[in-house]
Amino acid sequence: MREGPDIARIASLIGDPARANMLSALMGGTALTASELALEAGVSLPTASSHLSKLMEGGLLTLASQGRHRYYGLAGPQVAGMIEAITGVAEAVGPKRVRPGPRDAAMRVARVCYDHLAGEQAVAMLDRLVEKDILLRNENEIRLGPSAASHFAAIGIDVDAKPRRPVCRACLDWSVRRSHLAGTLGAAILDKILAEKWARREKDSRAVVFSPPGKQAFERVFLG
Amino acid sequence: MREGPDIARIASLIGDPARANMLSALMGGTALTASELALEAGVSLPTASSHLSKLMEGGLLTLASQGRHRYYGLAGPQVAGMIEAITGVAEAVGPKRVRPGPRDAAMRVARVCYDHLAGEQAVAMLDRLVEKDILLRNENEIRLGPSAASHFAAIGIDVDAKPRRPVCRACLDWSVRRSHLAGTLGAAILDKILAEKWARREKDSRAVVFSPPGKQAFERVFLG
DNA sequence: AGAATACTTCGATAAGGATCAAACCATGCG
DNA sequence: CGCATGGTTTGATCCTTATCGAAGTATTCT
Repeated sequence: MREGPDIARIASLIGDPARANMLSALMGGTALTASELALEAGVSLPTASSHLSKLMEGGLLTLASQGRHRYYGLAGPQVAGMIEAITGVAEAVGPKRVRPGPRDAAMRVARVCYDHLAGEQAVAMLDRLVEKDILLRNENEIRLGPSAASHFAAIGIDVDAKPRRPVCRACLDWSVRRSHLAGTLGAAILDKILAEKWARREKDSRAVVFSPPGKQAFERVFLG
Repeated sequence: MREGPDIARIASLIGDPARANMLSALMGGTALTASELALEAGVSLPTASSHLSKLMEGGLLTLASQGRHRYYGLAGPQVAGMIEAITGVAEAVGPKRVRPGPRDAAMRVARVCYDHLAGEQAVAMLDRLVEKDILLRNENEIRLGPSAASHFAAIGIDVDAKPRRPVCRACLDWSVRRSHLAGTLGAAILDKILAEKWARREKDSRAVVFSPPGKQAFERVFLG
């Protein structure tokens, strides 16, 4: 019997439907209040509060108190990655989904994954960046290529800015079965996309919808 | 309320300690039988069987029937990756160890890990065998050295006997953070220790307690 | 200050599920 | 065949935990 890290404790935290819904909601990357999460999970406020304190105690969430609001967020990229991994398995083994509706289709094309872009667009982008040697990839390790700094500087992204988190990281996509770009660079690119208004976030969803000219601009800059 | 893939269902499968232990055991990559997994998880055979059928239904395991043996294994790399991800988070957020009690102390020194010896004694033994080139180690792969056959024959262990399971396997020890010897050779050595009455198994525990002369004999043969 | 909002704690209830003993299938061996 | 071994099923018990109403705390608004 191997009694290493207590994975049952972590898994059982996610194993409750209400808590799983909360965590999924937080995968959008923005912190949410207890009431918002109660609504997401479909439970009463006291119940939600109880769940949230358990998730906090389990180290899966961070809390930022602002006045009478308490904003809960995922504890970090590692937690987000774990939830993505579970989502992938659930997707793979789960019963055939109800016919994927239009909302689902949009999610597959592009969505927010914690703080960066995921979906077919994001996978295509990483492929192209590697193809052009702007990024160098070896398995799940991604490094900046020699031309990376100048390339991203040209579009207003400074890749040397934040040393705290890894700049590049591969994140497994559950819709396509391949990786997309996470890390501070991935986050910066998502910021850029939203700041330039190439795309907007769908209300109450992780889906990201590109406008026609926005899509052209995105493809010119990142897929060209 | 979100309705994506049912991550709560998957997570709750892993959220039970018995099932989590089984899955961790299967992370070694080799398929195991129901009885072996019952031992790993520390539950009775009926309980284990019930858990296994749940894991099967959840799509996390594959089953290969060979005669009256039923070998359970992880369903695939995606499942393994998910468990790795959860393990990583558990490791990161829960470094707080339980205070080791007296029963725990005996467990740390020597205990049964399914069919072979684990604990500090076992780790020391593997170290010494590798140091003397009786076993050759490369990461987690362990092979017999040139002198292995004669060395073990001298103490009444035939290393060529059973081809079904690997002869040597590295098994990660949770008390020490290093590997000990599993596989048929590990099992044969444990048999030897118990047959020679160098040690006895503690009642209702996996702890193995050496008698003073037994410990001397063990050290002479395996650590000398 | 008083009222309203955001959230947590308490207490009681109810439901789910983990557990094992005993009985039940299935396969291999002599 | 008879017997041992490996696994599953059944049934009953017990413990955990999710849930919400009601009451309590904290912060902002007027």
